[in-house]
Amino acid sequence: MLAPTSPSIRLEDVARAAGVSPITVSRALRTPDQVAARTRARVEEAARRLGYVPNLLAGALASARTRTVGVLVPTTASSVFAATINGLTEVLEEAGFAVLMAQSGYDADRERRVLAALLGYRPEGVVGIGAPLALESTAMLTNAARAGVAIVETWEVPAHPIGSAVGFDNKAVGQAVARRFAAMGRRRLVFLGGTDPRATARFLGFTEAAREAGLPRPARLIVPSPSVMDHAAEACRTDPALATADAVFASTDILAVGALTGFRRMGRQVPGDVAVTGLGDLDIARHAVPALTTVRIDGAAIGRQAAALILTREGPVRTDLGFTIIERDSG
Amino acid sequence: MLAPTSPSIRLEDVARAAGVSPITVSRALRTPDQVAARTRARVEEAARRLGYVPNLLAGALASARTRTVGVLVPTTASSVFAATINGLTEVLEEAGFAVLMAQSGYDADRERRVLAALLGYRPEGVVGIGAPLALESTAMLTNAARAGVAIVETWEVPAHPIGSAVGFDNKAVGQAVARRFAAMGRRRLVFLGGTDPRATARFLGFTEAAREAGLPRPARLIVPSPSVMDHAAEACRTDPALATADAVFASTDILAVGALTGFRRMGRQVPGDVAVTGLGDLDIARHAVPALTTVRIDGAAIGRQAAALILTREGPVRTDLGFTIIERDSG
DNA sequence: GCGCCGGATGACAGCGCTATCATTTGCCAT
DNA sequence: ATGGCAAATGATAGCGCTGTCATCCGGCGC
Repeated sequence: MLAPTSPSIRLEDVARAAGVSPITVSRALRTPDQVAARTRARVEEAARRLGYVPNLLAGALASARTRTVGVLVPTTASSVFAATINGLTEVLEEAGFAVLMAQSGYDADRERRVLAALLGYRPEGVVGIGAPLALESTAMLTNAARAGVAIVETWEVPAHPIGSAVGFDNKAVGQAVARRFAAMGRRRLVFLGGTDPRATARFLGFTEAAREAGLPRPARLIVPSPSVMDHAAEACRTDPALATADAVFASTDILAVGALTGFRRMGRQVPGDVAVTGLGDLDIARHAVPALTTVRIDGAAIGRQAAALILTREGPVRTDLGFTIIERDSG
Repeated sequence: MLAPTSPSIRLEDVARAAGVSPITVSRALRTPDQVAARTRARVEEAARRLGYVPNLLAGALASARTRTVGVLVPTTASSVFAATINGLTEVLEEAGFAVLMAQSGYDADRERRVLAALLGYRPEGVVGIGAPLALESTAMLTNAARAGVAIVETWEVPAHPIGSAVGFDNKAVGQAVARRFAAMGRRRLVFLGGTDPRATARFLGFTEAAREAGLPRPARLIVPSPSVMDHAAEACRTDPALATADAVFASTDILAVGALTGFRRMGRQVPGDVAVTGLGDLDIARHAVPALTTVRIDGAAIGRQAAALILTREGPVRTDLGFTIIERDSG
């Protein structure tokens, strides 16, 4: 059953009610300084009384300013990027921008589809987590950049960013963790993570530092999704590499906590038998048992800076926000 | 430095390139069946070659169909609503709808602001978590509903929903948990949560069942944010009620895990000294130590159903999806 | 052979707003 | 008194697309 609908109130309706022309209403609402105080009051009164909600679509079309920013994340289900999204939203909302969220689900095809839709809304900027997965996505973003859309890649600083980039050196993260494991006397290292470019860069650094320290080549374990704890727990049960590992670097705190559970079930002591290090320094890292050693990334700062880059429309800027290893009880 | 920008490709550009009229391009792209195969191929070729991305704003304005749905959540930072958002997004994306996300941060004023912006984009539907906080928000949504916007409230079924509602009985949840505590022989119950209406309803049920079981009136502990673990951990350290409680019902699994940490630090045994029950059955519930007893809510189902209600535009429908208590080790 | 029909394409107007330029008004200096 | 100028308001056109109605054309039945 469809309720009887009434068309929404337009600028013109408010204008008629206030006894002024439509353009005066527009000005009274957007640039109050340009309208005499008495007129402004009349307009505001009429707008409130009628429950006028400006049609931002029409405004955007007419002014070529959508006040919209697209965000392309692998997933919102994971808390890993939550801080980034929050930081971003906070700054953009303050500036009167709306956020259009699109999820790729770590899938290149889906990424292409949602990105195309996203760009159709003519956002003034697009913020992505990392570089796009598909070549075609890169092409779309490059085109968009040429048309004046500010592009910001985050969580890594790609070799050839499309626009700006705010992130950290994923390879250096891998190296730092491997070196620390080596210094602790661990030898059988395992890397647990997804297949996205950032995880791959971490693995590269991890392997490199292990080799330099004279350790055997670390194993790389791939989980279907880096934001599902159970995948990591399951891997501990079934994977031979994990059964004999004495140090595990998980690509996210989520996987690390899953590994903690897996090892507990298998009767392996953390950190006695095996050290576990995560990435992100999420809440759960502090609250895990044992408390999780992790690579802290300032996700909120990444988000805020990405937002700032879009608002100021500064030309291509590359920022490395760095990382810190937080040592806790898990090794 | 601003790169030189070129205006984006329009329908007309594609039309010229393909040697047809603009309207034919529109049809070839939206309703391919209405265009001859040869013409369609030419148009598609031209569109691809030029990298045409339809301006959805203009299309929406002309057709009065925005293919957009607004989602108003307290926060995206918490994993509590992540499953709901995912389920929702999944279904909507499939149908070619985009999602506009707005966060209220559990704040009535902010809710009003972001909701006004949201409605400015003329979404075809608005999905909220729970009833709106501010009276003015309710008014805006009621107006929107009259203008044909499908409204769905989730995570509770308010007494007087604006449109449809998909959720569960929060009061019944509180009752069930309290009864279970009573049956276990616990007497000093504590409720830990936020001040949102859903938490309040749970507390009401919790108190009621406790009274019926002849238990002393449960204490209600308010945390600044129900999605920050540390708040709960901190409360365990500082609050006298928690120091003597023998059963705690936390409003979210996140708070419950925080409480677990807090009690561990205070040397209180769970579940020996104090039982802890959460809500949500998030991943962390299974992976907490001890594994968390919790009220399972099918968040994804809520999201999917909300999406379906918007797509089908079925009139006001109220659905109670129920809940299940999952018994684990924490009491 | 003629009219008719449906498939394919096009012309035109308008969605609700804002950019731009034009006009009006009030007020001050001269 | 009068020109001139800034502040306040208005008229007009157009953003890029789609709904609607009009037109065109080839093929079919009788």
